[in-house]
Amino acid sequence: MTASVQAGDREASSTTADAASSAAASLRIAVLDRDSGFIQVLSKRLDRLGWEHRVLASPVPAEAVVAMRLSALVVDLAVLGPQAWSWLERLCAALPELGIVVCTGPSTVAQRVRGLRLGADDWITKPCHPEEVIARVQSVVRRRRRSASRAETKPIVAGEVEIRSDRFQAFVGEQSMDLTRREFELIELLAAAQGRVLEREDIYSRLWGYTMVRGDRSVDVFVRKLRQKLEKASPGWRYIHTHFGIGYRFAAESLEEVDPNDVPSSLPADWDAGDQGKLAGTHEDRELAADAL
Amino acid sequence: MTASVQAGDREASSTTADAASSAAASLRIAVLDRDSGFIQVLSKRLDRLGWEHRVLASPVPAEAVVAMRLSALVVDLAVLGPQAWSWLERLCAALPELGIVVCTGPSTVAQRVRGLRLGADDWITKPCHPEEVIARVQSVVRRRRRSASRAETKPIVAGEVEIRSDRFQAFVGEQSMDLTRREFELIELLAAAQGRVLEREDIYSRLWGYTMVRGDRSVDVFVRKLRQKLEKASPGWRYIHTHFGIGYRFAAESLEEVDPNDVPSSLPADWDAGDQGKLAGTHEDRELAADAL
DNA sequence: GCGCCTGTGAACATCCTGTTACGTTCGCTT
DNA sequence: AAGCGAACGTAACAGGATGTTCACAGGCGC
Repeated sequence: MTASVQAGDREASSTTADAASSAAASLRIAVLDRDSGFIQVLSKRLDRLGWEHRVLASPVPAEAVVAMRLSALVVDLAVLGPQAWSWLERLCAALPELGIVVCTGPSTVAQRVRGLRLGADDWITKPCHPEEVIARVQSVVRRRRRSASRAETKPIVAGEVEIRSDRFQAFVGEQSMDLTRREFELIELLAAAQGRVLEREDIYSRLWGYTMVRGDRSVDVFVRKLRQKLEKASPGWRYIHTHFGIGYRFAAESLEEVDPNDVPSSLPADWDAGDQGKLAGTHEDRELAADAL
Repeated sequence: MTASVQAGDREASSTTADAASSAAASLRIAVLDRDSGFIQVLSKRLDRLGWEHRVLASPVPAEAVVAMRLSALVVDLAVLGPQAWSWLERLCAALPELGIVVCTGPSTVAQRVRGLRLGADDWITKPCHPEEVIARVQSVVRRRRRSASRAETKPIVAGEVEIRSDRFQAFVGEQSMDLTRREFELIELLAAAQGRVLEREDIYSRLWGYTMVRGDRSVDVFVRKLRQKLEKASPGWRYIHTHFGIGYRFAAESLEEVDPNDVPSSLPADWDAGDQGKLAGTHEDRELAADAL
């Protein structure tokens, strides 16, 4: 029963990828190879999956591939001969969107590194099981889509801070705040809920996936780390507001106080303060893809 | 009763406040699972509770679920197969109101995080005790209702005060009143019951969750704190009215009628002179219960 | 005028959050 | 395989904020 879920876990593969199954039509892939047996088996499998696919038996100009509007390409570098590298390079440069899975014979580590550096997304060594190819392609496409959607997402801006989901980072100007993964997830979560107060338990379960046990201070600690970095990167602003007994609220608030002059001693000191906040306008965006390794 | 009601009933809608109390009664939930044993036990239990429920054994299009008007859904992701994530995502997007409890076999942290981030409200790992499922569902529904009414409910406005549930705060203009959690809960409760008198015991049991022991003054103390902050934030208005021997009533009431200058002639019709004298004459205005209940 | 009931202010006991320190895990380098 | 350093999570402590309880004073209804 858990099988399915399990599968999804490895690379979180199942996720959005399956959007493919529903939107199967939109998944187009090509196989550039000459190994007839391999091609045949693979084709059959692709058919069953309902993926549009096309087999190329000879080197095609990188430019020609562009026109195919593919989601992914499976390629045996051997087919390309000595020009393989430059071909690959041009292709990757021309189609940063394209998922490329190299599936070729024995290779050295150096070769694989080179291929992946040039922009290939995955490297499978023949002989291999077609099913694995399918899985890798699926995973690659999924990863592509996800990062694509991440890239599309507009950054959230509040005060001097800009949260860019595509970089997993927050910036003040062009200066990265050097947030760690968790820190980023936290600020992203808080900021996405702009203005609303998020309760501790909520935050915890969203970030950690467990229901928080009473007494756990993880959230607090990370809030502190965040505040620390925010303070360093953008002094003069306060972003994370504590709501005692409830949780936290994210809202950029400038500290340019009206009049920080003396307070008459006759007045109780505890009467000002307050956490009314002005928010820099943003639009909300639901975050997904939390999977990790 | 005099003038009191006026300012208040404009926003009279309130309603949602009692949601919590009456709640438990009629719940509609669905269980998407195949584990017959689990389903059977759970169903029986649900029956006993008098919850409307429905069992789904096979994946149902997210869209179909929408039509069921459920309060909550218990789902084993395994049933959904590889499309579990996209399914979940679509469902959550389509029904932000729906409480979703994932109850599935062993999972990794990454999976849980992912599910919760996509919008699931809770995640239970099988095997588990049906009773726990019930409890979680209940808690989820409760939380849902609360936060739902928070997010969407328009802030309650009375006099100069604006009560924003999504911030757990009351404001006068943009100035936060800095209410503590309890203070906020109290003002929210009172305001939501616009115009009606709430008995002490009632207030107490709603805020504290258990019945008040005779002699407990907690409510009084909080009323006082509230009044204090209200007075500070919005002098010239009175909001909380004491009903001797019964409880309190919330209604914005301006104290300005004495001063004919800056009072527009367009005063609410139900202002009568009778109240004036009284207000002007006494420091504290006592109102008679009369209606109560 | 006489018992209750409520308003007040303050003392007290708790709970909650901010901070710091430290042990562990994980990834990467040597 | 061992060493190292960043990132995380847990534990502990201190200072505040908040909730409760008391005692007393002033009204309210009878």
